[in-house]
Order: sequence, then C-alpha cells, then structure tokens
Amino acid sequence: MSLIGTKWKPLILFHLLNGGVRSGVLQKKIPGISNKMFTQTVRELEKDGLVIRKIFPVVPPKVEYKLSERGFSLEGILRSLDSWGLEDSKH
Amino acid sequence: MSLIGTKWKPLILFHLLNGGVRSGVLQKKIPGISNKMFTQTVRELEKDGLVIRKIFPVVPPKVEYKLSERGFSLEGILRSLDSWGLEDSKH
DNA sequence: TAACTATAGTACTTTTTTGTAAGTTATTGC
DNA sequence: GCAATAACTTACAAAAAAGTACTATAGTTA
Repeated sequence: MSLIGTKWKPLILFHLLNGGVRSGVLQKKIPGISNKMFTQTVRELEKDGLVIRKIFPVVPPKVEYKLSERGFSLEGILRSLDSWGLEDSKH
Repeated sequence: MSLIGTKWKPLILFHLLNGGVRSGVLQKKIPGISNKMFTQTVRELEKDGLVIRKIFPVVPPKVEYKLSERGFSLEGILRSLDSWGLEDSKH
C-alpha cells in the first residue's frame, strides 16, 4: 500500500493523469499541501518509478513531472478512487 | 482517501471480500497487526459504513464482520490494488 | 548590485499513528 | 470458586508523519 497509501500520493498522481506539469503548477493544484510534503512526495513517487522528473537547467529552476508508464498503469485505480469519491467524503 | 488510505483498511476489506468472518479469524489473516489496531480499524470501517458488525450475545463473545453493500462497491478497486501488487512491493 | 525568480533542502517542533502491556467481561468446565 | 475464553478497552510510550520557518541557488532585470 505504500505506493499510494498515503495522504498525498494518489492526489498527485491523479493530477498528473492529464499530462506533465511544472512543479509549481502541480503544487498549486493540491491545496493544503506544504512545500515540504509536496517535494517529498513527488520525490518518493519518482523513486517508486511512478513519475518522471525532468529538469531544465535554467534559472530560476524549471522542473516538470509526468507519469511514467508504470504510473499510467494506475490510471484505472486512480479514476476509480476518484469517482468513488474518496478524496472528499467523510472523516 | 481516509476511507482506504491507511495501512490496514484495504487489507481488511480485501479479506472480507470472500464473506463474513469471525473477528479472531479475520485478525489472524492479517499478520503483523496488533490487537489494538485491528479493533480500531474494523470499528472505523464500521463507522464508514463499509463493514457490518454482528454481535452474538454469548460468552465468550462472538463477533462477525462482513462487508456492507457499500463495502462491496469497492471490490473492483480492492482487487485492482491487489493485483497491482501494492500490498507487497517495495518500501 | 540588489531584488526577484522557482525549486528544493534542512533543522526543529508538533501532531498523529502505532505499539505494548495490562485490564474487563460473563459464562462454562473443572 | 477459579481458570479459561473472545473480543475488546485503556493508559502509557515509542515511532512516524507532517508542519513551520529559514536557507541556498544563479541568472535576469530594474
């Protein structure tokens, strides 16, 4: 479960289903996440092989995240979770 | 995510897919869970409306857990998670 | 040259989860 | 009457997760 069984991972993965996004943009899509947790989480997802991190050597930094193939294999689950309403409902 | 985004919930739900089980039996199917976490988790699942708790007024106590209809609606997700190998893999 | 930018790292604290060990219960078998 | 039973419950301690605030980077632009 560690792959998606955390507070933020599924949410981040879900937002990446539509394609790669710049770091800052992605983070803004996740209200309530702290800077630290965001970085930490995407980095873990990268280690898990679910997302790919692309760095552009420019200043100020530019980094894009996108799903890996493995990440996309979760699409069904992610969409199920979403439509099941897990992100919102109680608790 | 709180509904299944925890260490034990998905596992417990998964084991209930085959039908109702007695408390002690269910617990033994989940190696590594402490007594406290087991009780706590099934009780939360009950509050979430995903499992039904049936008490038999006997001594020593007898309690059975089974999935509610709502719980069964997670079947697809649970099986996907399982076949995706989330229970095991890294970390 | 000083401020600004986007991304991330780090130290430290607080909060949340989880584990451990010890009760509690009411009946039955000895 | 006393231990054994199944399913908890509780208090306390330990561990893990998350939050906060601050720092670094190095080109660009005012």
